Amino acid sequence: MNQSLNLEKKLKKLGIRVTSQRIKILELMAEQQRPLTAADIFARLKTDNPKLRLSTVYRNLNNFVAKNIVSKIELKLDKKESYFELLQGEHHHHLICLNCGQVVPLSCPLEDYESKISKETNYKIVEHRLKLYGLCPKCQ
Amino acid sequence: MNQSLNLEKKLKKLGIRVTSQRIKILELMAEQQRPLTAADIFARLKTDNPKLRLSTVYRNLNNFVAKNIVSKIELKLDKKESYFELLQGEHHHHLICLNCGQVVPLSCPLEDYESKISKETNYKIVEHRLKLYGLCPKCQ
DNA sequence: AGAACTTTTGCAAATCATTTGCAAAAGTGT
DNA sequence: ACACTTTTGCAAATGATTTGCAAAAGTTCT
Ligand SMILES: [Mn+2]
Ligand SMILES: [Mn+2]
Ligand SMILES: [Zn+2]
Ligand SMILES: [Zn+2]
Repeated sequence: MNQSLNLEKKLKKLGIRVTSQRIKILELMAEQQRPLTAADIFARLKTDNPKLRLSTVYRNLNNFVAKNIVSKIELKLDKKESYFELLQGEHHHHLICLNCGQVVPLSCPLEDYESKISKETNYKIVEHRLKLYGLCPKCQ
Repeated sequence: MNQSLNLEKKLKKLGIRVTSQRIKILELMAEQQRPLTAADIFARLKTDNPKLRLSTVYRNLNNFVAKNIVSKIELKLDKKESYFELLQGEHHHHLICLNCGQVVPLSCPLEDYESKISKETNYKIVEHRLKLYGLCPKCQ
């Protein structure tokens, strides 16, 4: 309830309406501290709210991404399902186990590299994406 | 013709049959030194061979990826079309202009970072993906 | 070169993730 | 509670990629 109030404020600040669907999606993402797919979120929430639709989940996630409170990433090498995670804490990257899917957050090593590349290419660098893939201790 | 002979050998070495579709796809990828989508390749080749199908292009590209002579990458931030490029030269990454799509190859800065992360996490690192996004000199 | 055998292709339809149109329902300010 | 605007449910569409199957092409052996 404390949590919900927080989220309610967050949504109000963004200037979008406080709906139960939005609160539930954000609550779930906050409690599961890992990237989730729209289908993950939908599966989890539809048991409490059978009327919920996957399109509603997508619409809200896209909205959150546009409002910069959620980031959208392509996490898996083969599957092309998008993952979403709450933007909180520092900018970071991910290490993903190719076998079990476990995800470890990684600090960003690219500050200097970016400015070097910017000088070399005369591009204005706007953002970057980095993922490492491997086998976790249990899976190797 | 010299080129085709080379490619023919390449396919024979892989133990897959030499078909005109395969030769044409590889020729196109070699001449266009940039990542291409299946649709790019299809559009370009179907004028000479109207019977060619997109599914044939996909099947062959997937085959090449499995045989490790082509790499498949998700290049654009928003679009989820895959890009393919011939594996030749050094392992590298890409800098992509958000406006015009121009792609610049980047040398890999991650050797040391990978081993550091491997020690810290006890993961066995298998591979990584890095992309930078920005605006090229002309677009900024 | 021709026959026998195996792989690849053309073609159509399916699949998967995601988006969209529209009317009904819910949220917001007064 | 009212009027107004946004969001949702629902169904259907979309875009990229894959698949089943019969015909065509490539390969091997003679
Ligand atoms: Mn994360
Ligand atoms: Mn490249
Ligand atoms: Zn694992
Ligand atoms: Zn550009």
